[in-house]
Amino acid sequence: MHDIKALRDNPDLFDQLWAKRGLEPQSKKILDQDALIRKAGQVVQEAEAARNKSSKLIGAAMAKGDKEEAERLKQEVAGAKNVIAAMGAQVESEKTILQDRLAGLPNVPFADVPEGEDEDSNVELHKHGTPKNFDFKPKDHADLGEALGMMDFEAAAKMSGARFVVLSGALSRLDRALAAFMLDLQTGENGYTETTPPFLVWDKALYGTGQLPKFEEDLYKTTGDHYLIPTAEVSLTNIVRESILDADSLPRRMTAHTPCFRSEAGSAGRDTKGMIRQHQFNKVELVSIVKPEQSEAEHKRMLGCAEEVLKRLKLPYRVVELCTGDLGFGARRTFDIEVWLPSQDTYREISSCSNCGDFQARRMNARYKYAEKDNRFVHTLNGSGLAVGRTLVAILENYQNADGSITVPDALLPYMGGVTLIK
RNA sequence: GGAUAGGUGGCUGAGUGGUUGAAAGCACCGGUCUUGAAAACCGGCGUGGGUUAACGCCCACCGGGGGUUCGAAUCCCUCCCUGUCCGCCA
Repeated sequence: MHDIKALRDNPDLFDQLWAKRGLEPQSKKILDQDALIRKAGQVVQEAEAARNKSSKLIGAAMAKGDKEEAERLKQEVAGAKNVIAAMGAQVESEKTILQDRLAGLPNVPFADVPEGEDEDSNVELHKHGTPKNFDFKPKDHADLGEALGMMDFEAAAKMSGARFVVLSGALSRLDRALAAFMLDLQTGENGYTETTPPFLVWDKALYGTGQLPKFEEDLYKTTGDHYLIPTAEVSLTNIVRESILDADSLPRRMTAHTPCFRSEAGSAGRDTKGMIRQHQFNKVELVSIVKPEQSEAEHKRMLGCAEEVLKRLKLPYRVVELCTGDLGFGARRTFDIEVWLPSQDTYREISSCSNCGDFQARRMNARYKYAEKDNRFVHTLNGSGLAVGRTLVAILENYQNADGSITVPDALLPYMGGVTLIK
C-alpha cells in the first residue's frame, strides 16, 4: 500500500520508480480520483454537519414541546440525508476503486537497485566456496534419493499427484536435522525468537503481506475462510498487525519452521523432476520488524544470517541482488542466495531476503511509538533461513559419493543420531 | 456443534435512544508546593480523515459490517473474538 500523501507530494518520483519495474505512469489517475473523492467527501461532510446540527435542535424543540419547529427541522434533516445517501454512495464506490488500484500496485524499489527487465539483469554480489570437482558424473538429488530408497515420488503421486514427495529413513532424519540446525543457529546465535504461528490465515493477513489481492491463484484456499500459508513470512509478519509497538522492542526478530503451500500455477513444465519445486515444502523463515532507519542495516544482517547456514554446511553459493524487474510485489530490495547444484551445473535459489520498507506495515497498520502522539509505520523484512527442502537437495548433490551414498556434513552430525553416511 | 454472558479510550470500569467523543479511578505528561522525592492540589491526556498560512472548524470511530430512527455506545440483523457450561475430539 502506498502513502497517498507521499504520492500527492512526489507523483513524478513514484512514476519514475514504477517505470523501473515496467509500469505505466500511475500517479495522475490516482491523484485525479483522490481529488474527486475529497471534493465529493467535503459535500458529504457538510451535509452530515447540517444533519447533526438540526437533529440536536430537534431534541431541544421536542423538550420545549415545540412540535411545529421539530417538524420543520425534520424536513431539513431529510434533505441533508438525501445528499448524504447519494453522494456518500458515490464517494464510497470511488474510494473502493482507488483502494483496489493502490492495493494492486507493487512497492517502489530503492533508487540504487539495479535496473533491468528480468533475472538476466540481476547483479552477482559475491560468491562463497568452490564447487567440488567430482571424479565421476554427479547424479541429481532425485536419482540419488530414489536409489537410496528414501525418496518416493511415485507413492506421493498416488495420493497427492505431481509435485509431492515421500521422504523416509535417513533422509527424513536429515530433513529434521536441517530444520533443527537452522533454528538453533538463528535462535542461539543470531537473536531470532523461535515462533510457532498458524499455518492457516485469513485473506486480510495475506493482503497485509501483499500476496493478495493480486496473486490469489498461487494460493491454496480451504473450504472455509482460510488460506494455507505460502510462506511463514505471512504468519510472522502479521503478528504485529494492527498494533503500536514499543520503540524499545525493535528490532524484533522472529523465526519459524513451517510447511509452505504453493499451487505453482503458471509454472507447469518447470522443475518437474525432483524436490526443487513442490506444492508443499518446509522452510525456516526469518522476519524482522524494525524502525525505518534500521531496515537497510537489518537487511544486510539478515542476509548474513541466511548465508551462515550455507557456510556451516560448506555448500558453495553466490549472492545476487535482484534487478527492478525481478523484484517481488512487496519488496524495495531483494538479495537472493543461490546454492550450487552439481547436477544442473548452476546456482539455484535457496533463499530470498527482502526489505519491504513500510509497504506491508501500511497494509497491516503496524506502527511503533516514535514519540508522544507520533506513531510511525515500522519496516518489515523477511528472508529464508533457509528453504529446508532445497537445502536437502543441495546436500544430496554436493555430498554425494561415487557409490551413491551421501556423507553427512559435519555441522549436522550432532543432529543425525550417529549417522555419518547415508546409504 | 448446542446453550449462555460479554466485547467501551494505555488499563480498570460507568453509561439502554437526544449537546456523550463518551463519567470515574489508575497510569502518563505539565505545573504549584518541596533542598530533592513522595503525598496533596491544579491543568492536560484517544485514533483516522477533510479544510486552514495559522488559531481553529468540520466529519467518522464505543470489536467489524449492515439496518431502524429526525437522532444509536445504547434497539435490530450478521460476522469475528473472549469467558462459562454441555457435546465431540488430537
